[in-house]
Order: sequence, then structure tokens, then C-alpha cells
Amino acid sequence: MRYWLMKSEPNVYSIDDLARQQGKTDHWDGIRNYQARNFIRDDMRKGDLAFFYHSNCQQPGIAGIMKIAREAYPDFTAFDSKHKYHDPKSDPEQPRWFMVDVELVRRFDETISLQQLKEHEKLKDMPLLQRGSRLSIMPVTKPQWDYILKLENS
DNA sequence: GCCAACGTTGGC
DNA sequence: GCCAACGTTGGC
Repeated sequence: MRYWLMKSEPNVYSIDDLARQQGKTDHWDGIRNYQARNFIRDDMRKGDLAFFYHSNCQQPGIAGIMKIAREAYPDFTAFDSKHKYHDPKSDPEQPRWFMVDVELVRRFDETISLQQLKEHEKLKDMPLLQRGSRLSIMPVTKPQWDYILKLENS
């Protein structure tokens, strides 16, 4: 079982939006980066856990936990010419982009802020904290995962 | 809104 | 295959 961190801009799609979905489950669309795609397509498995990270907002940080509810399948928004995530280079015969389904496990009472994460030497190797890193889907090691969970109530 | 860092595109 | 130009990301 693996652990992940998945970024989303809350003004586009927040953890509250996920909480409002039927069964608190939704597809995670719009990944248009090859490294991120490879992670979800090749390495994510049903039952893996992921942090929901809010990016590009007033308080960037980890807002809660999700579970991977369905493994990778073609991102159908790429096929829709009217969709903002449309990519003419992806077609149903040879899909370029993939998505998974996620299910909300729980929201944190308070977001674990990026600033807070930066304060911990134990987390300094996370891709999230690397200078200039823009990766939107990234693996989290078990020690990192456990360490971050302990920050929740500190 | 600014801007540094990064990924992608496309001419050559 | 190089690399300049461009678009995007995301913290601040």
C-alpha cells in the first residue's frame, strides 16, 4: 500500500467539493503532466491513501485524506472539445491522459499548512518542498505520512 | 498581481 | 538535437 499527495486549487476543486459528492467519491481529472500521469497510471492502486493538498490559495496546505477508489482509466475530459481540459492529442483509441477516482476519508479540523510542513527537517525531502517543484501528484513515504499525521494535533 | 521556475513547443 | 519563446504553476 502506497501513500500520495495530490494537489488541487480549492477555487477550482476543494476538499469541500469532494465532500459534497455522492458517496464522497469523485474522479480526479485534469492531470496534464507526464510525471504525474505516470504515477497515477502505473503506481496508484485501489486502497492507497492520499493527502488532499490545497494549492495556489490563501492558505496552502494539506486539508485532509482520501482513498483511491478506482484505479487509472482514461481522462474523458481530454476528449471533449468544449471542456477546459480538452487535449486534441488524446483520443479514445490512444488515450494520453488518465484519472483515478478518489473517496474522501476525512477532512482535517485545520489545514496542515505549507509553512508548518517546511519547519520540519524530517520532511525536507518531499518533492512538495523542493524549490520550483510543480509536481501535482507525488508519492509520500510511510515515515513522511506518519510524521505529517502527528502534526495534525500538535 | 508579481515573478521565478519549470515543462512544452516548434523552428532550424 | 538544440534552444529560444511561450505558457503554466504556485508561493508570496
